[in-house]
Amino acid sequence: MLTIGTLAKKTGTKVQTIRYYEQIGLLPEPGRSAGGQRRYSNSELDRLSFVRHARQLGFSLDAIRELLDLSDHPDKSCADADAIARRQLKQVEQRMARLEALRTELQRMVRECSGGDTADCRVLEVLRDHSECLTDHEEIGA
Amino acid sequence: MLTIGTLAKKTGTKVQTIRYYEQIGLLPEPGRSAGGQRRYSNSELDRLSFVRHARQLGFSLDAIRELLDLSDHPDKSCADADAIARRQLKQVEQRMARLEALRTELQRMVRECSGGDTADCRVLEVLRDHSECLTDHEEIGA
DNA sequence: TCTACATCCTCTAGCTGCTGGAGGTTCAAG
DNA sequence: CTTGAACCTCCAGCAGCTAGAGGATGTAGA
Repeated sequence: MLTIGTLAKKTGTKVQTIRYYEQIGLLPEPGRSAGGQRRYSNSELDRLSFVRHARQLGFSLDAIRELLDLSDHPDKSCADADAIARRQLKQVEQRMARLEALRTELQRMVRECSGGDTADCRVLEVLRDHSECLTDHEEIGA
Repeated sequence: MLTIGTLAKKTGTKVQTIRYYEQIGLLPEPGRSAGGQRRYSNSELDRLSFVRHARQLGFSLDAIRELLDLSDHPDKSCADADAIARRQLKQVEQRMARLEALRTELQRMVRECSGGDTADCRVLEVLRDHSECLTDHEEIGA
């Protein structure tokens, strides 16, 4: 039986985060000690490791919920899990493409900075005038 | 003199967002009509365009605050703006590297999925066992 | 057994960067 | 003078945690 602190250390999670996952129903309510402290077994350790690993791969908590559900039902079709992973892969690829455009633009800004004062700073100039940009970087966020 | 709605359209910003920027001090309080509605001039249009463009390039609102301040003081050194842009570039590069690792791992998961049921689903298997991973993808988030 | 002190508990609020809605007012056209 | 779009303020919520207050529990050493 593990305390929440031990579980936290073993999985590289913060204690607060574990309680948060429990609160939103991602982890089951664990047993408690006589005094009311959480006590975890190995199955909960596995489950949290799964969650953390999926988070590291960028899956949303909602996606993880689905994946956990699939994992809990070994008879369900693998195709669902596959679809979730593909969706995630697509998202990652989209983000990469966007970041690539940003990188190009930022590199150009920085490269062209001559080092005078801000009156004719290339960085600020580009920000002031969108038409200075070569690449497409319309959408904000993600 | 522009209404907030017109300003919103011209800059591709939502009305709420403009009010939000004002609230957090990123945009100055504009003049008002007799009835109390916001009225904007071209200088405010320029400022908001600047903000939006910087956001598109992924700068945080705090960074934008600094950039605006630099832009307002043409005698300050360009080096500061340059440093902010370089910082942003570095962040973008770090995120790209991370996403690259994720992409590799996700591609592998998806490629190796044989299409049976979840009992021996490759996707779930990898999530269950971190040691299956080839690449490094430690940190969570952004 | 007592005491110290780390760890645990619940609850609330905050972070970024918006976004949406309720409930009410103003403006411009017809 | 009416209509209806656009405006106003204020509050709540999204993801995914994180931090802190204020108090209870657990364990190791004296």
